[in-house]
Amino acid sequence: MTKKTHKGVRLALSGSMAFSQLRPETRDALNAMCHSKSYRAGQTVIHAQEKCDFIGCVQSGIFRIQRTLADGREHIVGLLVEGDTFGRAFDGAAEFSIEAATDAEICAFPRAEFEALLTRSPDLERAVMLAITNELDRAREWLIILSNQKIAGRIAGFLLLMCSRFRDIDHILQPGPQGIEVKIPISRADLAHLLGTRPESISRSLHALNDQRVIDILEPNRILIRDTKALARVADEDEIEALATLQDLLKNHRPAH
Amino acid sequence: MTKKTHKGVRLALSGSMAFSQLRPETRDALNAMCHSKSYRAGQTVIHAQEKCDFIGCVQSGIFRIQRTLADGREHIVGLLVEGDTFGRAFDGAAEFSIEAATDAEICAFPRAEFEALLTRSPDLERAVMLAITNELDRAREWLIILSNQKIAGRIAGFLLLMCSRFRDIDHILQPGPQGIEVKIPISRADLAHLLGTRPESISRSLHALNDQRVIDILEPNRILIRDTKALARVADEDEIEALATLQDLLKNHRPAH
DNA sequence: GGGCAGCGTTGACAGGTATCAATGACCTTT
DNA sequence: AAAGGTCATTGATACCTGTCAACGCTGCCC
Repeated sequence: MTKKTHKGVRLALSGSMAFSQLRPETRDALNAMCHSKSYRAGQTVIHAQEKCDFIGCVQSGIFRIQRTLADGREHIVGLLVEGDTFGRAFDGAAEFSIEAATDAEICAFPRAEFEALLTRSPDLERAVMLAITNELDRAREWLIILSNQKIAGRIAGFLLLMCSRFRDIDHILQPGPQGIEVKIPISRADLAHLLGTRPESISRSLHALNDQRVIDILEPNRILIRDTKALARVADEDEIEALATLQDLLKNHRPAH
Repeated sequence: MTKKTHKGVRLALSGSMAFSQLRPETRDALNAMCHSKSYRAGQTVIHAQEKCDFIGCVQSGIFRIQRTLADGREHIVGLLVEGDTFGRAFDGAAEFSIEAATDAEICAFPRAEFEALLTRSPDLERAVMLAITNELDRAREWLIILSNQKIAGRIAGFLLLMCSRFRDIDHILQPGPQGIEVKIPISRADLAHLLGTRPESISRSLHALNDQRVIDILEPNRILIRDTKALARVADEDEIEALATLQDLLKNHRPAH
């Protein structure tokens, strides 16, 4: 299942926001302790309520953060993409499971070693603290999006959040002449779980936005965002900053001539 | 508005989960740097998008973590009670506002001093890291609760979360012979914002639970939880209820011979 | 005391969504 | 090529919730 490669794998820290500003010594120490692990779509990385002996950093692919409810259904509370970190420093028991949504890779830092390095490296301490704080704010962003009563509004919020968060990940986001193409990395059912609704409603609202020419459904999971302003209006929230990022992207990739 | 008292106020760290395990030296250092601040209900502690020069720890009262949307409405993404900490270490700009929901007190640690202490005190580092990680998990709990399609389910989840989280805070939770009495510290409108709905729906669902003898509305803000299991059933899913109706139907239409 | 504002509650109604059921597209398997 | 499965979609219907409106209650101020 899990393929462990030898130690000392070269760490792709360049794409990792959290660890991009570390001193060379700290980075070397991290590289020295890390294991690389591969997962196939559907495999579980961490089980909820079980102790986990490592801190992870996503290298490639998409992971779902989720909880299995009493009735067996699963609720997704977040996604992890490359550069994101997960795991609880100084505390073993995870509250949520982490599953690979696609084939994916992580690098894992053994808990004890990581915590020791954390304690003696102020730069790593700062980086991890910032990463968790940002993750917290992202979780609260989700709360705002989920609080939207209409499904179309949640979808709009989701698409805008994808754009603002994954703007540097080219296999998810691709600016084009007619708009930004978003590749949704999860199924309709997962998206429904993420947005607190059902696949049927996702489909309906998505096609409603399609008919309004706000978006264009190229394929089920390839969405072209045609009218960002309209989308922001549907989301009805102060995602104005996200809108700004979008227009930035468009400007850079559609030089006037 | 904000009443600053002299430095060196004795810190009520005993009630604070986050700081309860600190070494005496670290605790003294915190005590030495802290200011006490008082707020009246409705006052703003931190404005979203503004730099905040301190890290805070709630001493008494309730605070709302919220964001003001473009259309003027405010959405609450969490509550803070005594012992909870807030503020972004190593990072100035807050993403959400913090407002006093009741008259309340905090103690504030100047950012620079706090960060310096954080860097040289592994025990404080550990405590803060744990606090943020827990806060993150709590935010994700909220996501689970909010993803419930029916309002009654969200209210049930909210009440259960209150019970598990405020177990030791006796002016909010009071166990009695007939059940647990919960004092809801916020208005119906705030509760509606918190659960992503409207005050009218809150009222209706609450009274529906009242009529089902699951809870007892002593006063608008004083709820007696009579049947915890039933409440958990409502929170966990309506699918169980649906399943029950289904089995009822089956029983009626296919009587055991 | 009377008037007033804020809050919680209740009613009526329209609209949105969950649910059940069925279809078609795509992929894998045989 | 045929068969089976998964997934996305669409349709019909019942239910829930948002919305607008009105009412009673409390506390406050004049």
